[in-house]
Amino acid sequence: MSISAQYDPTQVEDKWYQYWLDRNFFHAAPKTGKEAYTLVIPPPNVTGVLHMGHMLNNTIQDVLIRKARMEGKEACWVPGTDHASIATEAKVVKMLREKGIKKSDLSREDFLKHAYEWKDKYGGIILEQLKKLGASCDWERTAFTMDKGYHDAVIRQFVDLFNKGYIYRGLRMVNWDCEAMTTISNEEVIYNEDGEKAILYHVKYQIKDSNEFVTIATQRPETIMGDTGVAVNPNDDRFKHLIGKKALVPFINREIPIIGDDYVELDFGTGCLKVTPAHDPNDYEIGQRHNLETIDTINLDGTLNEKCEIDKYVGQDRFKVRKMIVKDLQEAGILVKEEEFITKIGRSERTNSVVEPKLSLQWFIKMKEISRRAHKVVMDDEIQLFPPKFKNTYNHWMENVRDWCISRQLWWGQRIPAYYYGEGENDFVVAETIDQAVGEARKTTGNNSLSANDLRQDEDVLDTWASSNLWPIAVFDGFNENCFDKATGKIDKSKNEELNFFYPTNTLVTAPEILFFWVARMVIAGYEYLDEKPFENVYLTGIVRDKQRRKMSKSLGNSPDPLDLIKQYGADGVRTGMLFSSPAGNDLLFDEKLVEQGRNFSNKIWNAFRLVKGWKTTDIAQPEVNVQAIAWFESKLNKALTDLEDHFSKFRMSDALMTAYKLVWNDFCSWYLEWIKPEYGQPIDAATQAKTIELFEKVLKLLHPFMPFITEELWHELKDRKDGEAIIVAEWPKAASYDDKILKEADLLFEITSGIRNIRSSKGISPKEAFELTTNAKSVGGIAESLKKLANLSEIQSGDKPANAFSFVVGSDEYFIPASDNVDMEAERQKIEEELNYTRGFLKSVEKKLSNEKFVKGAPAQVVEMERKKMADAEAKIKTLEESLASL
RNA sequence: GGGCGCUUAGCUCAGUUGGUUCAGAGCACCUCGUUUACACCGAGGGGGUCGGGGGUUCGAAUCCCUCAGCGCCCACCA
Repeated sequence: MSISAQYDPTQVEDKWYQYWLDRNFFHAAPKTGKEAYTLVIPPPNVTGVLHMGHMLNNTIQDVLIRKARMEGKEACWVPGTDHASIATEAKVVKMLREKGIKKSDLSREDFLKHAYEWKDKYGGIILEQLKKLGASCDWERTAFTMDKGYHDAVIRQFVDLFNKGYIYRGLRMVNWDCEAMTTISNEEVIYNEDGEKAILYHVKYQIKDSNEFVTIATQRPETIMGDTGVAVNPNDDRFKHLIGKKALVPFINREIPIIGDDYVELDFGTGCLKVTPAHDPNDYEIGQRHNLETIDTINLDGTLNEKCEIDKYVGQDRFKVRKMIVKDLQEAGILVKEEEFITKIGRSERTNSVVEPKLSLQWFIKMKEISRRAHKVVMDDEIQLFPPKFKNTYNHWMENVRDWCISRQLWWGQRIPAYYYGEGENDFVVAETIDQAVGEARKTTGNNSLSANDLRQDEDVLDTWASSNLWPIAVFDGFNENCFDKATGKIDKSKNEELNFFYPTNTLVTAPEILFFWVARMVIAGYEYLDEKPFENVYLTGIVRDKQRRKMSKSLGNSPDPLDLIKQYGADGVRTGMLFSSPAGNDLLFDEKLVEQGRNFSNKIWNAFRLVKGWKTTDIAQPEVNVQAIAWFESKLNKALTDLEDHFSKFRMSDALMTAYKLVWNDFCSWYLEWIKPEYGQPIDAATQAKTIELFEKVLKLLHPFMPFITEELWHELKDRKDGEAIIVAEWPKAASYDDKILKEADLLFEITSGIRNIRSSKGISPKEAFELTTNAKSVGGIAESLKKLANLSEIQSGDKPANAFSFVVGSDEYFIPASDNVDMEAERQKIEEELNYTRGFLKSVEKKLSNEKFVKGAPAQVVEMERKKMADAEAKIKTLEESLASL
């Protein structure tokens, strides 16, 4: 027959993916009497393209879901994408800028139109790419965090949390871009890595009612008029006597308190810090701690306002004022020193202007109370993290949980459902719709003539995580009106068939860096709304890095294109390549060689198939050797399955794959197939052939979750199948008990075989040349025929050493192989003496242990017994070797 | 600065409660081999005083102390 000697994945992968889709194998629906197994994909950003991190993450999920499906569970893997407000808006803004369109020139509606266009164009790409990888997602369930239903769920959550008193408005520092006149996210603030030169100005502030001065150091003298305090370290002997006194702000002579705060470093600057809560995040926190006033002296465009109290500065840009005030300070004789130093200055990615920290009103969620149960369940292992070391990290974060700022000054996202009816800070109502808001507003104000036109919705949108925290619930429409009770703020699962069946999900596979942003918040939401965890386990993958441990990144150009890899090595090859070296939580050092290894593995399986398929059968009786081989491989397979299940239960995916890999390559191909293989051109007995195909099927099944394509292909090649009788839905092989005796016996067989091959190799005897084996062993009987076949022996005789022979020892038995030429006696003697020496040394150490009374008394009986056996074995071996030496 | 973790063969990593098979696996490497499924292969082989030092113990890769190096998360110096 002419099957290609090399497996070509490109020929089969698309075919089988379509086959699975056509038969709807990926779709899951609630079924009575069936156990659900649910995964929700960590939704990739709509803007994203598939990178190596996705490949790893989704391969793991696909392995889990395929295994569950084969185990007969109703396996549901929900795919989808995240609107990713910050990242997406930034990309859309950039795209528009390249077209010459400024965001500030667009209305909110027009901007969103552009954003949706972008989403429609690029949003689906990544999911399409996952199909190439073989991801068996239930595509009918594809979700998006800004779908209508999802959007409503997010708004409902906001209203609910607000009504429950968890949401409040508070002040927070944001990054303000004075040129673009907008807030920008932390991600959009660029710091020059090496820092920039700046000047630290040392300025004297007079102490009230004295001639003393305190000298502060500042980088931003233009903010002096916003000072509301001077801070020193309470442990600083130089200044601690000043605490409690008042200082006077230069020029305007406002009295400000001198306070003690640990934040102040003793050895930086002058050890005295001016505190300007309105213009520095740290100062703001100090201000909070000490109830300092906040005076905002800078306008949105970066110019100073009248609060600075000095007319000539008002209306001037902050950097111009800096120059002016430095001169003024100098002239007043209170500028003591100008000191250069290196610092990091944040600049806007959009305009390159220096970012101005600005206080603004933001929305927050109180976290302490609401996160309590989410903290506890992980500590109690009700939700298990893999690897478990992340429990510590989780604990630390939850213990120090801070309130969560959920508003973002963006347009792309779920708009905050707060509606203002007046100018006051608290003149707002929160409601799901504008109509409801009107009702609420009328109630609150008592003004029944209020209409929608009188209400102004909050301009901000919600943080992305404030929507994705509902992912495991919202993808099953858990917030629809039938099952979500607004009065109690709880979801009644029994009123939502899908949620009831699929929730809680089983395993969440995600990256450790979003353990808090996302994972913890889903746990919180799960308990808040369902009193139930969102998932049983969390599998935290590592970061995919290159060989040099650098993160894969576009700018470094060190990330291979996943689709190219799939083209080159096949999806199965890429999947196995990624899993070969990625224990949970460990970074994956990606090397194309791994994928090559995966490809080679595919090819190995392919060729095993070619061999088996190529045999003609005959009705001769089944040789005993084959019976033995089959019994051995069945035991081996069951042992491997047992190991595999153990690895799966601990989420050791690499180890599970390696177990399968070694079973196939070493046990099935190298031993089993060689063991039963008929002479060239000869047929095989029908019983062995049938059994081998059966064993091959089992092997394919346990490989299927890792390598879905080649296994499906061979499954159909191996036998004629009815339509829909596919391996993807075949029954997962159950681990049965195995016979240790059979395995041990085979180990002896293999060891002797290796001994013979070793001598062949070192003495240059061709594997094709059959010869007689002589041995002084008593028990070769049972495996004699198998040994003859595997080691290519013409005969096995028992007896003493023949005249001219090479020898080797297994256990305490010696085996002899006839030498055609005269044996180099000296070399043989040396070899035996070396082994003898080693064994004697080994015996000595064992004897020493056994003669130690403390050991014999202290160690468990089993251990002592073991040592005794070691001693006996070593003694027997020494005897054999000594005799052998004597006979030379 | 605060917290967590890591250091075992050239590389990537296993090594459960100290004691069978405790010094392992895969890859890489070396030798031989175009043998009849596969050179994307086969057979064989070499390679580590378990980061350094100290301690506990009959016994330590495993427990404790200490030193050194590395990584991650959080907060970042006016």
